[in-house]
Amino acid sequence: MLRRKLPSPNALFTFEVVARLGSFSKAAQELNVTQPAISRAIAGFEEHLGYKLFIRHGRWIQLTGNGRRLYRATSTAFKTVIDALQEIGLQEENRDNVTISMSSNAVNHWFIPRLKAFKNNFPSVNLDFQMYSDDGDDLIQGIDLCIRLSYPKDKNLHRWAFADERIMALCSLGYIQEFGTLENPRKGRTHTLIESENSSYSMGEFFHAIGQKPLKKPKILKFSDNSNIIQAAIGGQGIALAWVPETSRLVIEGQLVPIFPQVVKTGRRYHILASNLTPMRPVVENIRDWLIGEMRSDHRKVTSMMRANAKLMRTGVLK
Amino acid sequence: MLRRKLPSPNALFTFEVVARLGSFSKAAQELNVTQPAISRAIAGFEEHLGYKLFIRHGRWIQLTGNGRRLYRATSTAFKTVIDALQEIGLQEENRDNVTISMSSNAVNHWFIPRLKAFKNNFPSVNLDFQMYSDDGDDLIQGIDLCIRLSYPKDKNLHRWAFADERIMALCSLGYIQEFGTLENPRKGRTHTLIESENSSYSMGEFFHAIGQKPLKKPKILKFSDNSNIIQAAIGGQGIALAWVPETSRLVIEGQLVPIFPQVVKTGRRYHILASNLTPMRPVVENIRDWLIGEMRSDHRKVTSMMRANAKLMRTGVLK
DNA sequence: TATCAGCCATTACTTAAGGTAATAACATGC
DNA sequence: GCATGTTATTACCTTAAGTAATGGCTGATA
Repeated sequence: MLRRKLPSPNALFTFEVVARLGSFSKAAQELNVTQPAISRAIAGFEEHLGYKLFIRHGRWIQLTGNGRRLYRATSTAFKTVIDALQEIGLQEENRDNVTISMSSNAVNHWFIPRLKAFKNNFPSVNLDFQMYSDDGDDLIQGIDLCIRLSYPKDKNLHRWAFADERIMALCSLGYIQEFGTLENPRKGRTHTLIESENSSYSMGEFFHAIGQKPLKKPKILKFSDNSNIIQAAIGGQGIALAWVPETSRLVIEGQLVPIFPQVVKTGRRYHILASNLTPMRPVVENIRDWLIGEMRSDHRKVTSMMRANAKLMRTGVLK
Repeated sequence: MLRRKLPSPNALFTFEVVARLGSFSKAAQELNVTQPAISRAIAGFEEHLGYKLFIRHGRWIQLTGNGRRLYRATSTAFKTVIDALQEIGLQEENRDNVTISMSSNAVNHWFIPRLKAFKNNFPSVNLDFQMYSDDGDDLIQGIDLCIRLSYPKDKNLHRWAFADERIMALCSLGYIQEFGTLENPRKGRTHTLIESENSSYSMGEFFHAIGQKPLKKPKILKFSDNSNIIQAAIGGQGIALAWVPETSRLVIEGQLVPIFPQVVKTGRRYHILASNLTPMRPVVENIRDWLIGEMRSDHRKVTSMMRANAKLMRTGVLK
């Protein structure tokens, strides 16, 4: 550890400037201190080392052989760090935007609640959300990270596992109070299923997966825009299927409750994708890691919450 | 200047330890401070830089991409300095003695008066004086620096000009008061010339050089050991020829005075010699430089003193 | 699920490392 | 000999950097 070999944190900086300028007084000017401060710092350094770094001759100083050797090493070392700082600084300056492509719902319901934490960790990042295109496997040029379902390994892509596709059936608490659960519906009340015109997973599949018979003659409420589905469910209009991470905050906050305790894994997996045709910037790597960490954390919370809800339902609190 | 790019002199040291250990708390232990000190130092560093070096995740930290880059540069830089310090330290440990060969008179009358200043500049050097051998041009093995007259470039030697051979005629003030000057001798008093049996420059040559007729029938006092010559002159026994640097301190102190204002350059030059068969240690280089500087300084002082004495003699003070 | 352990972040307070002002000492140039 | 400019030293001052106490967050465990 270098610090232990120096008498003070300032020693090397002071020494380098003195050695480079050949004058205590000039070094003092450059370091914005007075000349006695330099004199004492160098004297302390030499005492600590046990050998002289400079020969003094009246008003002149000259590096000793040891001083020259140390100066060469220090000069090289400092240049290494300065170059790195400059390189990083340039890269930071050129890093105005990070573009992330994910579904609008995921942005609204998963990402936006985390923006504060995101900005805390990445204060200088400007996020640019782009709607992802389901059509092709090629990333749209200029997108740093794309989060979507992914299957076989696509060409020219990095892939990092992000989340299993887990789906649950949700409705509002008010809905349950008004219509009862699926197992104990209120008499004379018919359940409403909120469906999506373009969803890749149907209510039927869900019921089958959880081992339940489908509802007989439910009312159907259908939307083409997925964002309406969650809003409708929040509004007590019916029961909707939802991607767990998209709605985890709503569940945690109690705006939506699972009508079944089961979470269905479709077997598909969301991945974070990035093109491997261009070097990945460090900041993008960091965001990726942060996203994965947040998802892991979120999963645990939701799992806890689901367990708690199941227990409550078993004890009759939500009957 | 690296220091200007950092928020504090400690920033890089703190960062390096944290990055290496992956923990603020462990870094605090290694640096002998408390964990909040590290926390604040790193936060200040990141604020100064404008980007994060670490991602925090509850109790865990991880270097960002920028942090990894800076850490690689810093680690390399610190290793450069540590290696240099170790190399220098090892060399210092192996540097018990510096051996200098010069005449006994020069040691007594030139070097020893400067030992305090020497030790000030070279606190860890142990000096070992060796009588030089006039016989051969080969340096005796194990001598770092040899100071003597030197002519054609000898083989296997470095040579640095040290001093012109300048000779002057000296006696004590008491002698002059008792015997008068050479131009105005006291009546009935015969001047005594102190000569060396093995000197390479005679009184006759001296008188000739300064354009004076030799003394008629002077008394002669002869010694085989040059150290006796100067002592005899100091003791008021006569007039001696002396190598200027050997006696400069005595002249400056007033123990000897020049009986002629002239200083004769013999055309020969003293050099500092060192073998070029082995690498020269930095400390030896530094001593050489110091010796040359001291000789230059001494020359000026003696020149001033000689001018002063000449003026005094012209005004009759030393008649 | 609650609790525990361990680490990072923040606040309030303390102090000594490192600064300055004044001045002495030294070397060079004129 | 004096002026100039630099380093070295002493006495004194102040704030940067430390600590103590405690809150917040995450992962592990019972």
